[in-house]
Amino acid sequence: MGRRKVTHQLISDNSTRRVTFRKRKDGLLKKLKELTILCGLRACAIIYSDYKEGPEVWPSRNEVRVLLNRLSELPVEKQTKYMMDQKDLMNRMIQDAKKKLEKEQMHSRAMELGMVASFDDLNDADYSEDLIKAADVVEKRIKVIRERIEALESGAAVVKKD
Amino acid sequence: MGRRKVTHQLISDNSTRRVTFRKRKDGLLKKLKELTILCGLRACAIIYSDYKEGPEVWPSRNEVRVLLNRLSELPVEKQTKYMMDQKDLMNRMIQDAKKKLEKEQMHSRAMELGMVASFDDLNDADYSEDLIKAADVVEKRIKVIRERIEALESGAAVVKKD
DNA sequence: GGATCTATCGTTAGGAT
DNA sequence: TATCCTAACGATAGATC
Repeated sequence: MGRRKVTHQLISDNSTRRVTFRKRKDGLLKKLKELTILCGLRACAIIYSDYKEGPEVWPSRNEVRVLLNRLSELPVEKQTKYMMDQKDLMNRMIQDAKKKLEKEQMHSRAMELGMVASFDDLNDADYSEDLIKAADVVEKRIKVIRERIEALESGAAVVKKD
Repeated sequence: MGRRKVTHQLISDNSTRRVTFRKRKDGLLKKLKELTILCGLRACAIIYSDYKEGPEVWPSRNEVRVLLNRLSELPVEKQTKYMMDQKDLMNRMIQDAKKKLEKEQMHSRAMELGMVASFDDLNDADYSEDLIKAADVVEKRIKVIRERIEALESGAAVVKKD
């Protein structure tokens, strides 16, 4: 590092920070690549900067996807457990949804939460904690679906009665 | 690095590889941390090794979650587009679900697909492609929910008729 | 297997262009 | 702003405990 001994705080100068970003990012990804080669393993990195619209993903978006899917290959025991929990939850959520059914402006809200849920689910080998949060989100999502089905059924019923 | 000039191929010796893994992994994560501090950005890494059951996540599982959620903060245009697409899809899916409703062994199957969907959704700024795949998965998921609601409603109807 | 210690090599800050 | 250069500085292979 040339002259100074930098580290441990944000680089204030904009252009310097930009240059350092590129240099270090490149060095970092190079090292990550070496790690995967030397040790025969898979890894990925996601870096958000203000210099690009989206995040920089290494080695590729697809590899990130594969690695995250790999979680489902891991502890078969936990996977099964998760499946069961999810099943049980679904039963409970549907019943709760029937009880608490509210017709509000839940559509867009729940839609938003639905997206969050999709992202939240991933990459969690420790399901117990997040399952609870996810349950809440999914529950809201179910409500929306429930409403729409009811609406459609009401319409269908009217037609049928005719 | 010490004596030799290593890199560019898998380390054959097991214990050496293990040691190198720890050393380099630590160095790598240290550098990633420095990058985030120096450049004031957020990043994460996921490393799969045979030395641990699950992947090693930096800086934390929660941060990974947050970073992935950040995708929804990115191009507002795309986000809106995505929301609309999702809304339209939901309408279409519900109607399709009503038409094609099949009472088979879809429960566990769709449950499984539901998980896959959660993992697939994430980290894709380019929604167009994955939205199609997601649509199919969600559609199947909806079917399951639809079935359960019907089942519950049938039960309720019987009680009511009584 | 993990922790320490160094000699060495790789990375990179700052400057020049 | 992108490259190239080069002097430090940091990371680390191998040895030792």
